[in-house]
Amino acid sequence: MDRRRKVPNPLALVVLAWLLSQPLHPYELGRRLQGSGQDRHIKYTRSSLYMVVEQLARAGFITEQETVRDGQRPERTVYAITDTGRTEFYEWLRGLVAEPQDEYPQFAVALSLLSLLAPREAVALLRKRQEALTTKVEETRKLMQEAIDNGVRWIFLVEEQYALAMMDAESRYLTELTSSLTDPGYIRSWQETFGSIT
Amino acid sequence: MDRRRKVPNPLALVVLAWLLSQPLHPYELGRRLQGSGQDRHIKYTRSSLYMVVEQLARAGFITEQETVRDGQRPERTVYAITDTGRTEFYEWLRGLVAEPQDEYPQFAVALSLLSLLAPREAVALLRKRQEALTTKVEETRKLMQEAIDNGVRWIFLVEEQYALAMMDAESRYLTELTSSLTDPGYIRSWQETFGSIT
DNA sequence: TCTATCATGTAACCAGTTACATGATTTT
DNA sequence: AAAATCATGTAACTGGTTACATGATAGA
Repeated sequence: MDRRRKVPNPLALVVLAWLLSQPLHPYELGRRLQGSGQDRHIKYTRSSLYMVVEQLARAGFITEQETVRDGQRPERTVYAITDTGRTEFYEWLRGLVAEPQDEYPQFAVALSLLSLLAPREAVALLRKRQEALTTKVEETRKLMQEAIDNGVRWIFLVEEQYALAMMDAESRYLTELTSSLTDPGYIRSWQETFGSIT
Repeated sequence: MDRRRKVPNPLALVVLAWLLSQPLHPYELGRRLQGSGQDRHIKYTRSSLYMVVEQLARAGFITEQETVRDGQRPERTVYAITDTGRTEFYEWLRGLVAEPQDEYPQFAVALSLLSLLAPREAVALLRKRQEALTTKVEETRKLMQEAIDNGVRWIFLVEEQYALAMMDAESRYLTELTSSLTDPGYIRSWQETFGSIT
């Protein structure tokens, strides 16, 4: 059913998206990724960009269209999306929207080891996290407001809305969790179980 | 400030955690990871386990303690955590709890490209996702209930609680989003902007 | 004109995954 | 006793990151 993608790196998806409307060379792609703020939701470096472009070309999703040279600058190769590339893009996007992926947030691992920290310390650390989250939420809100003031339509901000919803939920969960951790019953049982170690 | 970890793979963190209480060989580590369900929140394969163990040894966080042979089975090398390994573990864990990491859920990327899908289709796909999420939520609930029935204490289920909270929040966000996408104003403006393309 | 920074890319290295190997035990 | 599966690991390949290179433009 779900054929594994030939080029699974999400960076490849956004490269295809940009090439949908016009051929571009890698460097320009990089500039647009940054300019559009998409690099906030993707792991992007120039090197990985060149790599991904190469992989896409090998897979036949894009083709080298021409090589231009501008003065004495290095040659830039311009790539265009192919028909199979277009198909791949839409299939992939639909899949990502419709099917939750298995992802592995590091915080879940940390939580699974939370019993190894003394309750007092755990609570202090979780509060610190909550503060950091609050800061990030404010930054995101500001970013969105500025975008809106500049006439950006909401559809181009859904990913930020989503991030906000997630951070908000995490924050509420943290409140609940710290409250459970300060329960005297838990503190006592922690001391009985782990108090001797360390 | 935040020294980059010598062995950044989260699998290394849980390996250190298990070795905290006793020396083990890689295969046994793998069994325990699976047995404890920790493999649900981490990317784990046998090969990556061997790799990580090797990296930890190179970094001095664990040491080869002895090599035992049991009949004609391959030799198993038993590893023990070192003092610097212990320090690394606690520092790392504290950091993960206190500082939100930058992570890159694929769904955020998909959302940032949502405008490329026709509103009707986008809504249909999002509804499908929501159903899938509901199923996962139910599975997790069941898992937790079974664990509790078997006497597992809540502290060993916090990571599942967290996952639940996140899935729940995502689901609520999806409701909001689909409702925005069915707004006639949006549908019209989409047709004006993208209706011509494909 | 010297220095800094931009523009553009390559190369070398390390991490992670997939595929393969092989004796031991269990099932039919 | 043949087939399946468990126990245990190695090897080969591919992806991704860090470090390096070098001419062009802009600022002091």
